[in-house]
Amino acid sequence: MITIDYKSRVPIYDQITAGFIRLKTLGILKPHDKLPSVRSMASSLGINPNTVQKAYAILEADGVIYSVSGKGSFISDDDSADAAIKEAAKSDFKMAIEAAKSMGLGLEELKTLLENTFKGGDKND
Amino acid sequence: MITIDYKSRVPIYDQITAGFIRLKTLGILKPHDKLPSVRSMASSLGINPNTVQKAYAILEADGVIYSVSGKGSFISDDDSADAAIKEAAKSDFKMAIEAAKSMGLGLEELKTLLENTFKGGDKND
Amino acid sequence: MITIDYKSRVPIYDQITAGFIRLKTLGILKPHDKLPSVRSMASSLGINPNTVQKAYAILEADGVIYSVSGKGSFISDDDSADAAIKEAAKSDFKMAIEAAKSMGLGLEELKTLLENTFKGGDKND
Amino acid sequence: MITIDYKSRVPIYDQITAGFIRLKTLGILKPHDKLPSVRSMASSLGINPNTVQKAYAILEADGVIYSVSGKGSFISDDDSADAAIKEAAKSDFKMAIEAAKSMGLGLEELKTLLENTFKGGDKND
DNA sequence: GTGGTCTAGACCACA
DNA sequence: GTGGTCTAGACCACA
Repeated sequence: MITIDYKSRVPIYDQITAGFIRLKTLGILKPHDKLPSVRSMASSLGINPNTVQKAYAILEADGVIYSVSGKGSFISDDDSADAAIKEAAKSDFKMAIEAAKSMGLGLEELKTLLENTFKGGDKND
Repeated sequence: MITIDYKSRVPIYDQITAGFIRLKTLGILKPHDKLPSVRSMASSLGINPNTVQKAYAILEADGVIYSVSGKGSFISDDDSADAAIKEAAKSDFKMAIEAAKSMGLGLEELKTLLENTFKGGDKND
Repeated sequence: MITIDYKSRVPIYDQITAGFIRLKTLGILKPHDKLPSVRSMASSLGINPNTVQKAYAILEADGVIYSVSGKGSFISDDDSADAAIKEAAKSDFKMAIEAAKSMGLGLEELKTLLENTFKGGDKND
Repeated sequence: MITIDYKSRVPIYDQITAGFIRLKTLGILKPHDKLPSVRSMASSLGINPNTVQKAYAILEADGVIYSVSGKGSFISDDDSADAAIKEAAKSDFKMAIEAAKSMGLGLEELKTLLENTFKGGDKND
């Protein structure tokens, strides 16, 4: 469901939050779907429960999930959270454009890159 | 010439290296132009000289500048460095596309964003 | 009669006790009225019977209800319990005032809020 | 500066965040004022640095402070964060009014309580 | 079993 | 020195 790159400089808890946000925005996880428990998630990923706990706490603070003590964590149906996330993604994309532009890349070049990358599944590490 | 966002999570030395790379790729700084000394750069930015030193060391390792003992640091005329930098910028842009896609943004939406952002806003946040 | 917010951080048994106390202080439930059985309450709310049991035990310890073995639970006519509950409500209200004050809200602003909220909205979030 | 009630059911990190928010909204701490370091705060309160770290992380996520790695944490000048906090305080106050009302307390009684509590410094534990 | 809080302590990047 | 991340593990309330 979610894969972690343990060598990455991106914190594990960020990779987890990004993973669930992605699964939710893509519609793979729907409102009120249950997430794995903190403990099972931790053991299946081979990491410390505290790290998963931190990721879940962030997701809850951001309104992406809600937690019911003693029951588990669930995908929230808060649309405003989704909207905020999409806005953040747009903002990141814009900053990437500005950065590329300031490095001397041209509009046509970026357009081609955009289409090829979006259609093909070029993976970057 | 180079502005630093002290509150940003991006390390200051990264902001400095990115700044010089940008000035070079845009042609504002040309080969053999002299960079400010470590000390003057540090005092004008109000930061630790060690931080500027680290940025210059990275730029030199990447072939963007070269140092002459007792004289200072200068913009290099190494084209391969420029090419490598553009490739890195492309790679960053691709990753931003993948991220935006996985957050549910569509190709047309991204195209519009690309054109508007490239033409319009010179604002950096 | 009593509604539960399953997403709330307030424990379910607290929501149940608060609900019955409210119904009693408002006079909707009168002394010697019968409460639903633990099992029917649990099944109609879709929660664990242990949770209802805990709520009833707290209400009984506080003198709000009394239990008759084999017969069920009933609203008590103990006035001292009511008085204690009102005192607790007052204390909570005072703490809310202190908190609001320490966050920089002024007396006039709070007065207006008090009047509007008391008269107007019956909405619970 | 900030006092902790170790016996309280309110998490220590919440007491810390509330303390700094209070000091900021009251104007005692001003934008760009430096907070104690995580370590010094922890040792002076006699608690684990992780707990302070958690409080600071929450304050930063809420825009109340900003952290500069290697330098320290500082009061933010983000007005929107302040506005959000005041709104939250208002919302809490409203809920307290609704609760008091549903427990049978009258408007005049609450008004008197409000004035007395606001003026006097009646402390409740 | 499930999430939430906290301690103890290690290691890292950054300034 | 300063904040940030992570592990290991304990204890608690709740269901």
